[in-house]
Amino acid sequence: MTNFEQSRYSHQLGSILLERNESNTPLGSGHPATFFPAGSEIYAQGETCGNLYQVEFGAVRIYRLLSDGRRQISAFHLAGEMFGFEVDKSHHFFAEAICGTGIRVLSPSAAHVVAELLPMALQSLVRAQEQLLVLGRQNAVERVAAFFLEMSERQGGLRQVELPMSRLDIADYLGLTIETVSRVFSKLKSKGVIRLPSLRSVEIVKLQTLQDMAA
Amino acid sequence: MTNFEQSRYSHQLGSILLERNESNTPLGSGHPATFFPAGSEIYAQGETCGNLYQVEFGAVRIYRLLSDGRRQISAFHLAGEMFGFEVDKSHHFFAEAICGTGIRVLSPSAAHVVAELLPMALQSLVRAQEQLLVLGRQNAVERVAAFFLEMSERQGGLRQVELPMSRLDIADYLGLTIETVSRVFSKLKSKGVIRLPSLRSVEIVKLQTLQDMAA
DNA sequence: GCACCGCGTTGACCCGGATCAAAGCTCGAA
DNA sequence: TTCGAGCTTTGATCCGGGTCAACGCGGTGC
Repeated sequence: MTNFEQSRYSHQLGSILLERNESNTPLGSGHPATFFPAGSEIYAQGETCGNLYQVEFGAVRIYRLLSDGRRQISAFHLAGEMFGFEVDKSHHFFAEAICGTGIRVLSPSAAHVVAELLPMALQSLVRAQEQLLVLGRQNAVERVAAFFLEMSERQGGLRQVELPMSRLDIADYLGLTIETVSRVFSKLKSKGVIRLPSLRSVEIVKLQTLQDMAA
Repeated sequence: MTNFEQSRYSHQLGSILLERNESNTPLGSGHPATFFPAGSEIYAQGETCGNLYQVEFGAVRIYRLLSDGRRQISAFHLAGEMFGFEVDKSHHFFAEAICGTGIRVLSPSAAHVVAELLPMALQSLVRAQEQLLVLGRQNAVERVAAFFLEMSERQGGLRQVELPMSRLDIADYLGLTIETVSRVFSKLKSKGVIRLPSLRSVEIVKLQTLQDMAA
């Protein structure tokens, strides 16, 4: 790991020590759930895989790193969502808890899991391909607007949207810098399109305007 | 469709008239194959889906459009590769033949297809997620270098790489403009990293340098 | 052979977002 | 309650790649 990366993501490195903190709470489907503190690693790139994971509560980021520390978050996973599928025997990505997060580990051989696997994988594929359009062809305002709409939709379409992740996470998801993300937040706020009741929540005030901006 | 788009992709629009030109050549697995002329549409966004497609020969581009005509190609598919899986009943993307292309249409219910479906979908997912890193975090030179290496790998790892697609297709795949793609090609050529024996082929001369450039 | 036309290349200039720098918040710990 | 560290915001400047424009080249039809 480079110095750059260490300074940028130092809080995450520290928390690796806490990984796989088994609190062993039995939850739905009779599967054991595991608690991961904020910033802890769920799995690492290159690690042998084989399990699937379902978010019980909290949020997860999936990402890759370049050798110089540049990071791209390919997906966030919120409560109820599954992640961890891979083509071969090892993980191609890192997965970390964004905040205190409960994860249910599923055996991919269980019958009900196999049946769900293909639709889940296809859902992830479509979402990744749509994100390609955002990263390849949209400007900063369009990316942020699309992000708010995506998060709103995934939280039941409410106007009040919770953002479990930091500005740095959002920047690394949208292919921007924190400064640009922050500036766009301020701009949308000053235009009255959104309100920012707190650092980690957004209220969509002018939905139509936001949708027009995301185009 | 906007004026901008019409001028930019006019050759494709013209060829829509030729779509689904059934030449009905029976090929491997006993499935009928269909010939699609260069630029013709295989399916359109919003169309009802249900079939899967396998490239017999030629090449296919999968893409989305923004309302103002900006285009993002999410994938190229070469001979042997499958495409067309979707989550719901309609296509989220456009698929077009890049050059004269033979497509085998597969019924997704066939037993041997079902077995292959999940691995294929996962392969596409990983490729899309890796492309997110390219679009989100790499500069123009890194994108083009990564593209050459990807095409080389998918053509058996040879140093001589055929590019069935135009510079515009490459630009829309890499999230760049044709001018930038062209400039990077010229730069790599003048540095002796590649040779350009013809417009549509590249020879990788300094493989290690190219790999270093792709970061 | 020649003219045309679409694709590709090259040059000049511009601008959106990155980078660098400096405050301002916020929240937990003492 | 204060302090401090890390996150966030804001400002100033820079630069990579986009935009605009002109030219080159290669294939096609006459």
